[in-house]
Amino acid sequence: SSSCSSSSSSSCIESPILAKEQNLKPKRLRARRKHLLDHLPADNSVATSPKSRSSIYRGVTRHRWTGRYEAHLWDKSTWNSIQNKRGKQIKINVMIIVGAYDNEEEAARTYDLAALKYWGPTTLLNFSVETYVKEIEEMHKFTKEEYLASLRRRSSGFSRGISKYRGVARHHHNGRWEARIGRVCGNKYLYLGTYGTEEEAAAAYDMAAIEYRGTNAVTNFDISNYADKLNK
DNA sequence: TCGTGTTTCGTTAAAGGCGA
DNA sequence: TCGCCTTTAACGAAACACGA
Repeated sequence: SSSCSSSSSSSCIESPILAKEQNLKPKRLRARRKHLLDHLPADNSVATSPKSRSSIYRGVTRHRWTGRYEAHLWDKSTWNSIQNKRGKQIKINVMIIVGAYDNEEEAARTYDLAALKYWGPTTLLNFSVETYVKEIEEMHKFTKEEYLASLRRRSSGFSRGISKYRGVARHHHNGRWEARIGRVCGNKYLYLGTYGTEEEAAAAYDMAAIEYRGTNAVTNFDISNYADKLNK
């Protein structure tokens, strides 16, 4: 189906009930979907009761569509300023994804280790602090960022971004740089070609992003670099 | 009402497959 | 072998839930 040709796996879930909701406004749709999913039968492995959580462990969330577990940590020292609906400026914590796992307990252990590094042994953990004596010794050798990176590397989900540029990847056959952009031309993934250098591929991505998403598109290089081409 | 933690979903990278 | 397309799953951020 065309909905499944896009990258979003969520659109591939076959549910006649949810399919009916496609005419609703996004916010309403989300609320409705949540309501429906929350009230699926108890024997459904994916569903949770309205008040239950997706995992029994702290800092661990099960991805509804993929079934994998993600470990999340909030960095209280890195604040993000945003504006709320009334124009008042509010601050939110920055959420850090520590890793993605097939195993719930492994995700919980990873959350604990990250929490120990960030907030110390007094913080609330999933397992007792005695469980991590070895790891606590080990983590002193690293900065927060370094330790987090090592946890991510250990996760089964770690693999992203050989290229430092957005929209650029190594071609699996010839090793050339391939440029692509998603969700354009009627929800399809658009192939932009292969290039000898990362920079060329990155520029191709930028041009496509500007063309399809306008001047507010996120680009690899400054948008002014493309002013001449855009004028044409 | 606010702050913190959880959930959901859109976007993107990687990899596989197929045809020229 | 190369170019192109599709699928899968990770990443990132916004929205939401809930307790203080």
